[in-house]
Amino acid sequence: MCDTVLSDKQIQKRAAIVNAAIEVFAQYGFHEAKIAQIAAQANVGDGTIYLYFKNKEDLLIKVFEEIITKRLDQLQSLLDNEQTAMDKLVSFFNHHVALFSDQPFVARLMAVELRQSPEFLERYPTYQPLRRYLGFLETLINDAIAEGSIRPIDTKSLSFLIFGTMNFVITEWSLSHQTFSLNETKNTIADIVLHGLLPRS
Amino acid sequence: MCDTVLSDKQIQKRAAIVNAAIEVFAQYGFHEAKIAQIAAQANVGDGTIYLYFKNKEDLLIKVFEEIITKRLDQLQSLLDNEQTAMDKLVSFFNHHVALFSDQPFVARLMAVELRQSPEFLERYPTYQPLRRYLGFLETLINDAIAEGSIRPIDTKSLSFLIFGTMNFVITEWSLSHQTFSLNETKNTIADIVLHGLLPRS
DNA sequence: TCCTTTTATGAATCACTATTCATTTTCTAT
DNA sequence: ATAGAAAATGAATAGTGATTCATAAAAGGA
Repeated sequence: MCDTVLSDKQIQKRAAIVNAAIEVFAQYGFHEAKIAQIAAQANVGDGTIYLYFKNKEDLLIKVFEEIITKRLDQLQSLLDNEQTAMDKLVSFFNHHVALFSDQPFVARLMAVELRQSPEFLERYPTYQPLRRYLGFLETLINDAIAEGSIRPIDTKSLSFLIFGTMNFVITEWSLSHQTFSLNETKNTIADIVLHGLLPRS
Repeated sequence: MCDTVLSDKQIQKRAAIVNAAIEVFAQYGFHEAKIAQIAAQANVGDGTIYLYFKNKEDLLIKVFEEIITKRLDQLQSLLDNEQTAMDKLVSFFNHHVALFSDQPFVARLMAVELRQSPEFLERYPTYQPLRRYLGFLETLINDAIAEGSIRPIDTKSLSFLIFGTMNFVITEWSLSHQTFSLNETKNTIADIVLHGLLPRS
């Protein structure tokens, strides 16, 4: 059943499981999260989960995929409001941070929980949600270069710079219980990346 | 015994366990690494490990602490060769990357395995090896600002930028089986951080 | 050398929970 | 309404490997 078309009732049940999984994974982490607890939270039997997902790891991966896919679609449409490629790039950056500060558990999912999954680690280099995200960012960067808003620079390196920095900032922020201002940090970083570190003459 | 002064023979035995643990954790990851295998690799009985470490998690954490502490000391003395604060900062950056590319398992340990440990995650905000590392970087940044080599900027943000970017780059590099040039990426990133992204007039 | 204390051993335990599957409930079509 | 199919259930299973601890070896002192 796991792969066939689902009825409305089944779609709802699946969604209930996904939502329960998000909550429980977020609160307890992958290894401490018990299938029985997710099932209880979703109001389904333990076994039901296995009708919709191959196993616990599959559930974790699917949950993350759905979150990211949904977010990417949102981002894409948000960026349609922006005129220039540079505006889109800046907006992406801002929304990227906002996504995580609005939903810290997504940050934790990505920074911590996903890495508990051997399957995820194995597929890391081709893991679609991550690649789509990075690819999207690279496209924006290329456009901004073409437009002349930023100087020509290796696209991959810059995407690593942006994504990596924010990943770390978000991890620090999330694991240190939000003890500093994500927004101020974000702005300082944007300023450095745009203008550079060297004193201005 | 775990906390008392150790005889020479005990120091050797402990070191054998640490070395075995590094190898096995690096090869299999925390959860797949079996205590029995570490013990075999170290030529000690399974139970012996528990005379030197509280449990498997403690072993992981201690292993990482020892690697980082040793590395920080090395870094510190390497930087003594540099004259200006700015040179020290650049040198730190280069050595930081070199550490991970020389010993990819350390990268994996930090990016992946450590996060499997609830104790690590709990102590994250005050986890000494990490704080010392970041603190050291912040000191270098402050000195470079004082010296006038870089413009005044929030120190923490910049340390996040440097450390976070390289963390991500290293993770990508390590999990994607070293398919791009760490060195070129590093240089591009250094150039962006120093000069900024905007076109030069 | 012999006795005491310290250290090491590794087989057996034991707690754990993801997963299965025989049974029950719900749905669908006639 | 009813048979047969599909979906859901949750109690029982089963594999796990970290940790313990009774026993053995080694070290140290007299």
